[in-house]
Amino acid sequence: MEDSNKTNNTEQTSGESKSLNFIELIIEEDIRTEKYGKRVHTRFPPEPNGYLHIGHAKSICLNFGLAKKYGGKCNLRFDDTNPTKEDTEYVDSIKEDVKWLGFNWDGEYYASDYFETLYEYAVTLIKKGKAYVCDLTQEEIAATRGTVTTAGSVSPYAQRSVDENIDLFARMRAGEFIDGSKVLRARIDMASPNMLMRDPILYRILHAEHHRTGNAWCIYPMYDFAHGQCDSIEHITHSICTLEFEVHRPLYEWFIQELEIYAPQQIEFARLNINYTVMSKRKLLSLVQENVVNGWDDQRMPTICGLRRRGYTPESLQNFAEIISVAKRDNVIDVSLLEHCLREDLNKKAQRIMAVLQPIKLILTNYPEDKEELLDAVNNPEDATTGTRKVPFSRELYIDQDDFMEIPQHKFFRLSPGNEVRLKSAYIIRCVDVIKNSDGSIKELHCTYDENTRTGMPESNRKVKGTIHWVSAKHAVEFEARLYDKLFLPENPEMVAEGEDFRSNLNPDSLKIITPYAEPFIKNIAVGAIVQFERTGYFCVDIDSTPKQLILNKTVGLKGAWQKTGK
RNA sequence: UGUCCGAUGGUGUAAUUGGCAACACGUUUGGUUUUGGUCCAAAAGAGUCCAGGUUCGAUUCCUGGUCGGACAACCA
Repeated sequence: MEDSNKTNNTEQTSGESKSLNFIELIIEEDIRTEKYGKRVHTRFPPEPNGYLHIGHAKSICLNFGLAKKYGGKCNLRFDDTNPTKEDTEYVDSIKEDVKWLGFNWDGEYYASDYFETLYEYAVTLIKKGKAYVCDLTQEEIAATRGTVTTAGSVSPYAQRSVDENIDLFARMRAGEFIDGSKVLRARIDMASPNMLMRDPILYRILHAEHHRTGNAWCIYPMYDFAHGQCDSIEHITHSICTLEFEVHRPLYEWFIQELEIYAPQQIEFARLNINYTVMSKRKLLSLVQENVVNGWDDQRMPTICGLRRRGYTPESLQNFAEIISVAKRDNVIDVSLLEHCLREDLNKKAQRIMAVLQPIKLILTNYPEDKEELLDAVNNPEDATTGTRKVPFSRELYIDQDDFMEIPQHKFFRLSPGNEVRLKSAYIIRCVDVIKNSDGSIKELHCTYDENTRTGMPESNRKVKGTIHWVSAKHAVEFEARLYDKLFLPENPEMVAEGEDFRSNLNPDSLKIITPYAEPFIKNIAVGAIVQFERTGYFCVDIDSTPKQLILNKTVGLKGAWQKTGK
């Protein structure tokens, strides 16, 4: 519009310039023109009828992030207009998740706080002749709404007088009518090409107890009649929502205009999709209800509580939201990007320890029977301030099956008969014998160690192709590891054959439970803490852990380029 | 069939007034490394949905298509 004084759509931050997303562009323009003074006030408006997922995390980061960036405010508002589906359990979980993600809201509000005001708005509309009480049944209303290509027909009740409507609406509130017998509708245009404008329902009768207002009301506003006005009441400047509400915008604007109240600006963005998972509340709920997963916080769920339990950090999620940015086109984000953000954060923070997932016994035949050593191991090579720890070493060890090949394939750098390998933070060893069980499987490996190659000794600098992790058998701590994989096999779980649904795409191997061995240090780790098992991946201590049984979730594997093929 | 919205490497997001299509993930290659991790370096990969038009010049502006998504709950 304006052709002068255009804002540059990049920002200068410490020498680097970063592109602004389309919402920031709008906001900066609004600040420049002082459309709302220089105010920026957003809000995150969930319905407390379920648990938040990573799609909500995108919205939370967006709304709170914008407020922070522009020195504005962000409210948390619960859109609790349907008492039959909502509960304080969800209110509490939502608040916990938002806080955990790292955000503090300015105002905590509920649509139900505004029920009286909303009622008055409805009365205002009635008085202007813009709303009427309709006695049509649900089926009749649906039948007379028309279709996307044909107009609907006007309700026979549309011409009731203002006085009659006022009286009827008051009696609806007073509880004189049973559920479903009457509704309040806006009088707009039954022929509108926008279905939402065909005399939409404003209020319905619901003799249901509300989790906050109790039995004070037996009529409740529809979402469409509440949402925009709530934003207006809170003087929200930018009402950011997902694309499917684009069609609702004309209706919200109609209410605002007829009511002559403060007008926020609605901006729609494309919701988040990630491959190999589903993101709809309804589908996630069905996974919970059908016990496909173990609750909303199952470690495989894309819910915020599920990700938290899996070992995701708030920082990694915030960074993810930042990187995927926001736009209006439909998108499917590669799950590898999410995992990258996680690893990037965990790599800096995670304590390293050694654990052997699939053990093979390894005996150092030239190491004294009763000898034990405490070796120094680096806690985190990315953070020198974390220092070192002691790891016990002895004659009998465990190493991982993957680190041994009797007949090494090309480019296999680990242990094989006759070859040397380095035991991390310990000695260089050579495999001299493979002892087998009667069925041909490997019973144990016999190796010799070079006593002059302990880490720190001059001889330890000798070049060896591979370094592997290990655990002293005598000191090994057994624990339970829950190995998680993607919940669905195909990239798009919605892609199914005729007659099937997304459940047919479930990955039967999304959870494997094993009992590996770890170095004793694992006993020092608190519930929720995340560690890196050297060369394997990140794991976090699950809340199911007991003093007797340590349980760790596999958060995400290390990147690992080399894969053993076959077998 | 109606209305609205969208379309840029495999994925996501950029490209200032119309001026060499950039960044990240992923992939591949090389280097460093007592994690086949991290880190460092490099490469491949799009000519911007299509067809016209305006222009010296179009991802950007115009016209017409195509494809994808949303909308017909007394859900949000």
